[in-house]
Amino acid sequence: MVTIKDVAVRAGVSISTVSRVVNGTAKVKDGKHEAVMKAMKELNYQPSSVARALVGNRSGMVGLVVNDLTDPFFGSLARGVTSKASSFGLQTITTEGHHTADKEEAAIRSLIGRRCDGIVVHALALSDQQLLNAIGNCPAVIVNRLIPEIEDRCLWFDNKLAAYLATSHLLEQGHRRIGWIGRDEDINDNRDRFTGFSKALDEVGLNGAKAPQRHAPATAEGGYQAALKLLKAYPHLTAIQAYNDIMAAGSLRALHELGYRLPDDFSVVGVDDVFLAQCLHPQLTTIQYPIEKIGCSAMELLNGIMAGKPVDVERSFRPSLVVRNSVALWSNWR
Amino acid sequence: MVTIKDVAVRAGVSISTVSRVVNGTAKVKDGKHEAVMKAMKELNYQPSSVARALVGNRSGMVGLVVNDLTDPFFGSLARGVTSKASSFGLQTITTEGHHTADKEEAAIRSLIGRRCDGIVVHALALSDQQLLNAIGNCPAVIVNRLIPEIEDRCLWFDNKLAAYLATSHLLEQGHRRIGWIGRDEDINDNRDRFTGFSKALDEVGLNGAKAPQRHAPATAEGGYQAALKLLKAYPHLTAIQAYNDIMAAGSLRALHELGYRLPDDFSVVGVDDVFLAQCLHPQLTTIQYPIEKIGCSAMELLNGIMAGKPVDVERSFRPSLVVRNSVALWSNWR
DNA sequence: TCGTGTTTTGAAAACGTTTTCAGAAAACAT
DNA sequence: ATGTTTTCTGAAAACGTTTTCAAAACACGA
Repeated sequence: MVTIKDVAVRAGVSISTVSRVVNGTAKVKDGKHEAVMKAMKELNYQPSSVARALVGNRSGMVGLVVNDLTDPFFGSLARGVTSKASSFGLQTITTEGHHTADKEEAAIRSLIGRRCDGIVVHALALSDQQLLNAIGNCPAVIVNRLIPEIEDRCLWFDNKLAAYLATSHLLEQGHRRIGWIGRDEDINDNRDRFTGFSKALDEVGLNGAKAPQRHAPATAEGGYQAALKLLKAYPHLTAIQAYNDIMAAGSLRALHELGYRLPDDFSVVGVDDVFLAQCLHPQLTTIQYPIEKIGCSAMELLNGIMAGKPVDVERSFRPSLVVRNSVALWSNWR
Repeated sequence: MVTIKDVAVRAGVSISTVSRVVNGTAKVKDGKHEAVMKAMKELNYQPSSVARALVGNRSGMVGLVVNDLTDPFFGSLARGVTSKASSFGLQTITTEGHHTADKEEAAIRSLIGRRCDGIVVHALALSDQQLLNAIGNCPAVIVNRLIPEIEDRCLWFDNKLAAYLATSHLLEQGHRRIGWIGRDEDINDNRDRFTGFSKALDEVGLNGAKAPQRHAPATAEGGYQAALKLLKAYPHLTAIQAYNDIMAAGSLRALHELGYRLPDDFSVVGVDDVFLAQCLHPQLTTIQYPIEKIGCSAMELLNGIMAGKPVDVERSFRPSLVVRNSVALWSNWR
C-alpha cells in the first residue's frame, strides 16, 4: 500500500503538506501543491480511512443491523438508510442478526467495535434491557420497536392498527368467515398483528381469538402450505388476512391451485405493501408500511443525534390501507 | 470510548498483558488473567477494530459493489456473499455503483481506502481498463462479467445462452410471433440477452434483429408500459421474451389488463428466476440465474485469493430453463 | 544459596493519518 | 536595509492496538 509518506518523499515535501493538500485544510504554495498532486496521481495514492478513523475518532460509517438481507422488507430498509447516509457522506455497513439474541448482540457489538459513528438497529430477539446494554452510549436509532427509555430514538409502526385496518376492510366488504395466516415465530410483530386482527373481529361480535388460523414460516412457501391446510380444515372461509404480503402471495397461489377465481370467490389481504404486492395477480390489497421512508427518517434522526443537534422527524408511522384488487364484496345471500 | 489502557490501569497490568488475554496469544498468570477479565467486563471494553486494522494491516472486512440494493437480484447476491463471508469471520460492507462509471469507481476506491481485505465487484459501466485500474492490486473478484486479463478472478453467466434457451423454449412450443421487451440502458447484459433472443429466431428463419421490440427501465412499471405499447403496435404477437423477471412481471400485468387469459392466450418468459417468479400468476417460466450461489462462489474464490491459496470454484455458470406455467403450446391453425 | 533455564511481563516501536506548535520564508511598511 | 506581519511549512505528538525484545520473576537442581 502506498502511504502518505511515499507521496511526501516523491513530491519532496513533508507529510503535513501532503495532508493539507489532500484535505484542503490549509493553503500550500502553488508549486508544492502541483508536485503533491502529481505524486498522488503517479502513485495512485488512496488515503487510509482506517488511520483517519483512528486519529479523527470518526469513521464515516454507520452500521445497520437487520434480520436477514434477502427479505425484501430489509432490502427496502437498507436502501432507505443507505441512500440517506450517502447523502450525508456516510457509508453503511450491514450485519445480520437472524432473529436470535446472540447474533443480534454480536452484530451490534461488532459495529461498535468498528467505531461506527452511529447505528440503526432492527432487533426483535433481544430484550429491551439487553438491547440498551449492547448499544451502550453509541448513537443509535431503533427501528420498528418502541423502547420506553429511549422513546425519542425509536421509530415504530403501529402493527396492531395495521392489521386492524386490514381486517376491518374485509369486514366492511361483507366478509365474516375470515381466517388468519400467521408466522410461526413468536415475535412482537406477529403478536401485534394478530391482536389487531382479533380486535376487529371482536368488534363485530365474532370471537377473534378463536378465528380459524394456521402458522408457518414467514415465506411464500409457508403461506402456501398454511393456506392449503387452513382451507382444508375450514372450507367455508371467504377471506384470509395474512401476516404479511409474502405469506399472502403464497396464499394466493394456493387459492389459484384450488380453483378459486380471485377476487370474486375469495379475498386476501396482506400487510407491508412490498414491491411484490403490485406484481401479483390479483394485485394485492394491503397495508402500506413505508419501510424505505422509515429507513430514511431513521438515518436523518441518527445524523442529528450524531451531530448533537436533535432533529424532528416523524417517529410513529400510521398504517394506511392500499386498495388494489384482491378483495371483493361478499354478500351473505350467496 | 474505553481503551485497552483503561483496562490495563484498572487491572493493574500493562497493556501488553491485556492484549494477550484478549487475543489469547500467550499465557498470562491466572491471577492477572482474572483481573483483566474482570476489568473488561466492568468497563464494557470493546477492542477497536480500527486500531487493529491499522497495525495488523487487515480489517476483517470485505467490500461488495452492487448497482442498487433494492433490486432483489442484488439482494440475493449480497446474501450469498455476506453469508459466506461471515462463515470466514469476515464482515461485508456494501456500496452502490448505480450503473455509472463515476460512482462505480468511487465505490471501489472507497472500499480500498477502507482497507477491505478483498472486494467483490459487480460493475457494468466501467470499461475493462478502468475497472482494472480501480482495483489496482487489491484482491478482487469480478461478478457477472468476464475480463480477459483476470479471467481466473471472474465469475460470469452466459447471458446470450440464457436468452437463447428461453426463446428456443417459446419456439419449441410453437410460437413464431414473439416480441422482445428489453431495458433502455445499453449495458452488456441487455445486449447479450437480446443477441441470444435474436439468434434463436434467426435459426428458425425469422429475422431476430427486426423482431417487434420495446425498451423501458428495468422495472415492473417499465415492463408494464413496454408491453402495452408493444401489443398496441403488434396485436398479433403470441409471446413475449422479457429481459428479466421483473419486466416480465410487468408484462404479465399488462396482459391481464388487456383481457388475455394466461397462459392459454399468450406466453411470457423471463430471465433470472428471482423469488418473485414463483409468486406470479401464472408462475413464471424463466431461466435460472443462480445469483446467490454465484455470490457464495465469489466469496469462496476471494477468500482463496486473499489467503494466497487459489481455490477451485466453478467460474462459468450455465443457464438452465425453469419450466413453470407462463408458457403454453401454440398451434398455428388457431 | 546460587546458577540455570523457563515462564511471564512490560517498554517501546510500529501502523498511517491529522493536528498543534513553533520556526522559516515571504511580503510589506518604514 | 530593517523590522513587522503574514503566509507557509515541517517536526512531533496523538489515536488504540499488536508485536518484538529484553528484563523480571519464578522453578528447579545442585
